[in-house]
Amino acid sequence: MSISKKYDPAATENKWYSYWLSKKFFHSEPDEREPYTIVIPPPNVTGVLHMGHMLNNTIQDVLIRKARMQGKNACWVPGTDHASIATEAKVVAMLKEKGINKADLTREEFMKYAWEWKDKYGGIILDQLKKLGASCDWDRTRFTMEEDLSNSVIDSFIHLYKKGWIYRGIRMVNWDPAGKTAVSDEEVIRKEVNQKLYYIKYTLSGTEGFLTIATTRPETIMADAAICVNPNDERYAHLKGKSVFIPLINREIPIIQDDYVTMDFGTGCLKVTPAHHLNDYELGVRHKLPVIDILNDDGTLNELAAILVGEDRFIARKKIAKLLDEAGHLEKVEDYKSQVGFSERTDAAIEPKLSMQWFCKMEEMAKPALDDVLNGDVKLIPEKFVNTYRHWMENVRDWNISRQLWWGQQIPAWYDHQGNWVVAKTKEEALDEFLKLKDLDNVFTAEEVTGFKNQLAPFVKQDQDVMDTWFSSWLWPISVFDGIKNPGNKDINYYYPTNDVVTAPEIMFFWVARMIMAGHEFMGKKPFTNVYLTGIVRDKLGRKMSKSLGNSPDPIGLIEKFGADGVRVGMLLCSPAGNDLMFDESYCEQGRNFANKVWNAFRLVKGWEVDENLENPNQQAIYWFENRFNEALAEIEDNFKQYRLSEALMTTYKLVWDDFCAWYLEIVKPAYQHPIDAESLKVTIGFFERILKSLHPFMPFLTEELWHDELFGEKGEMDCIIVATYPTFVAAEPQILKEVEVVKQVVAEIRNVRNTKQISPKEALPLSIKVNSNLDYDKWLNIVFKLANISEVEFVNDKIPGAVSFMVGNDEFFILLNEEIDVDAEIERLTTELNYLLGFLKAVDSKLGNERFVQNAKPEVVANEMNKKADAESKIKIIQESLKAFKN
RNA sequence: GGGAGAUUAGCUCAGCUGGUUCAGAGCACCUGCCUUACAAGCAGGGGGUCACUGGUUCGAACCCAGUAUCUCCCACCA
Repeated sequence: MSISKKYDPAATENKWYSYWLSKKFFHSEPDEREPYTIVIPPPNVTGVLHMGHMLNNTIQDVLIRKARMQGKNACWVPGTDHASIATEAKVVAMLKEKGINKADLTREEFMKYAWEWKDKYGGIILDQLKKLGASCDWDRTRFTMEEDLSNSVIDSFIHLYKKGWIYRGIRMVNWDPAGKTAVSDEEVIRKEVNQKLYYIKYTLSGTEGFLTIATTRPETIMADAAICVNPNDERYAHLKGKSVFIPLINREIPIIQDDYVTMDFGTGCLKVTPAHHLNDYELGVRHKLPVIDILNDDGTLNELAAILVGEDRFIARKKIAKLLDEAGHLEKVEDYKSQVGFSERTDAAIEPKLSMQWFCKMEEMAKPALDDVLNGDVKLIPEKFVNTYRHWMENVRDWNISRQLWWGQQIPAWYDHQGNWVVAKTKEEALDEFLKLKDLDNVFTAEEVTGFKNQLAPFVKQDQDVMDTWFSSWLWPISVFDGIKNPGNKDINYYYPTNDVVTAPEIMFFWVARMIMAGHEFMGKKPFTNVYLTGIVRDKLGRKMSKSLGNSPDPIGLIEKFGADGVRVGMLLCSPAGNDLMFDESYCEQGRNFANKVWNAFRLVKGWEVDENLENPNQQAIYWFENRFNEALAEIEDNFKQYRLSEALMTTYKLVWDDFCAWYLEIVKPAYQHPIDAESLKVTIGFFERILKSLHPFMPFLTEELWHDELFGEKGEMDCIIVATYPTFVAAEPQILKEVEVVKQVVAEIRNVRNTKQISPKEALPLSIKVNSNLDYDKWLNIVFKLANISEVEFVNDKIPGAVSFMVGNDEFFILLNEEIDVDAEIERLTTELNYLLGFLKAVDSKLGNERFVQNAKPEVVANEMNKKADAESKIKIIQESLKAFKN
């Protein structure tokens, strides 16, 4: 039978994924084991898998698989987020293509289309995750807008409203004129934009004079309510109490004073436009100015603008500038760079706009959420994010939770025709609330009350707005276990608080901080213990991956090219926690090569024939590798504890490639067409099995495939590596590890001699050893014979003249070649070495001669220096002798 | 404007309490090998003034101060 020289991922991945599914290995139910829970950051239903998801979910899957193998009841809950504005935008666009206008649809009709869209596309990303090997409990897949979760959202709204933490008010919000909705501060992306600063002359009333103001937004002059100057500005002191006329429309507005105005910016005069600028609004409130809103919801000018009605704000800007210029009111225009906010979802320039919105008070809820992180109950990894977190939590502002959209949970507030409103879950309950307002119960009979209700019913309408998407995602770790709807149920009691959440730092405030708040508010405890914040996936040049740059590789394409295991390894290799990672395909290539390496190690062992009569010549090597494995496992465990997955993988990688393949297998490997002894084979298979297990969290498919080979014994139906026991370890013996380091070095030196002298590896060489240390080389000779192709070994007491020599530690090694050696070159090499050692000794001596060093340094440090001194001295002696020998 | 972090080999990064596990890893590179597990490989090798300048210390990649460059977060000087 011949096995392919290359590992073929395509042939194994689907097979094992289906098998795992069919055996329900991903599924978790509460039991007596310790739970290990992760809730997935629910991807948007609009999304397709991108590199960020690949990273994120690889990490989660590694953590989950390891926990599962370590005997924990691992539960990874998947799901998706309805992503109200993003999805609604997609659906609107889709309808538009069909020639359907959202405005022509009823809410119900639109929702029907939206659900259809969700059903069609909403699951794509989860299916893609399966290709990566994600071992989510798919039976537990949730969706933030499914009935139970929506009910939880409504309930939490009512809960907070009753507590007085949700209120309604007219506020300046970030208005997205494209989405025609308010968006939260966090959804506004600020970008620096090249703008123009227009200097506009306003005519002073009663004189011929002008007052010049600088603005980037001339289209809003029709909404001006005042001109403001700094009270300390002497240039304008005489204008107190005067007024000016707005150009083009000739409306008279007062000149006011407020030290908000910066004297040295522009002309020191500020046009105050309360309806279209947050600071101006506040200024307006202080000075009791009227609010004149000249914009429609879609960003066009309305009747209050008086001119250019119906024109888009940006076109109006240019036209107004032109009109001003023609009227002689435009003094000059300067180039100007400033920050402009854009909607994260629609990329439209955000318009500050006054509107009636719902808000959630944050101050009280922020307190326990901040404490959790500060006292370490919730750990942010890496820690550097704690500062950022604290800063935000200490300055948290109320959360605008209403959105003027349809796709989402509708706000449970109800209005009657007389301007009354109540908060209630259903219309029925709302009617009751309305009647309570009227205080009728004591006077009227039940029937009469019902009569009133029926009369009122047609007039009662629910609030048209929906809630911010994050107002449902913040409940995610609770709501996926129905903890709001059904508090104290078996699942929530068992799985909550969850263990880890793995997400990008950009949504730390949107999501992580708010989940912690919700955890305390609705469950009375934190939602998770560790927050692993991954970096942003960038390209090789450090640019953020984006569709428009076209620099993002197609994840599924990568998987097809390098295999899921290769890609997983590739993602982890370049991703230290919290640092952005410069992704490059070559990392996946490295991952694929690694998979192939393991595959071929398997092919080697698989091909060995056993001879029961042979003795085991490999006891030393076996003992060494056992200890090396223990050492590596301890390191890996420590790396995992610190969430250094990248390093855990690299430790495993080196264990497998260097220690196992390059050294251990080469030592144990029988000569060509020779059999191996039974014991070595058995032990090697045992090592291999443990290696597969420690590799499994990183490379699930390859390891499962190999695990089922008969080499590793008969396996029952449920006997899979995914549920096998993760390798345990004991403390490693340092002595054996040190000895083997010496042996390895000897082998490397001999190989180096071959390389420099251009001697074929096939030509066996004689080795002489002058042992000056107390190392017992006898134990290791067969390894040296084998790996360095040595014909004979002789222990000598004197140097061998004319031989090539090298030193390992204090021991001297000689290889007598057929050719003459270059004496001058040898002398030069030895002299260089000697000079280095002399210099080194001098440094050590001067340290030890320094009284203050001897007094202040720790005793072990001093002792160490003494050792260095002795070591250097003996080496120097040996080299001097060698030199003497050459010169004779 | 405020805050946080970074700067170590060509690239991506480790480097914990200042001192022989202190200058490291992986990749890339160079040289030689198609040695029957693997050329997606094997063997060997060369790369660094630890951003710069001072300071503290017996001793600094590490602590302190300043400088430079970069990244991120927060903040609507129109």
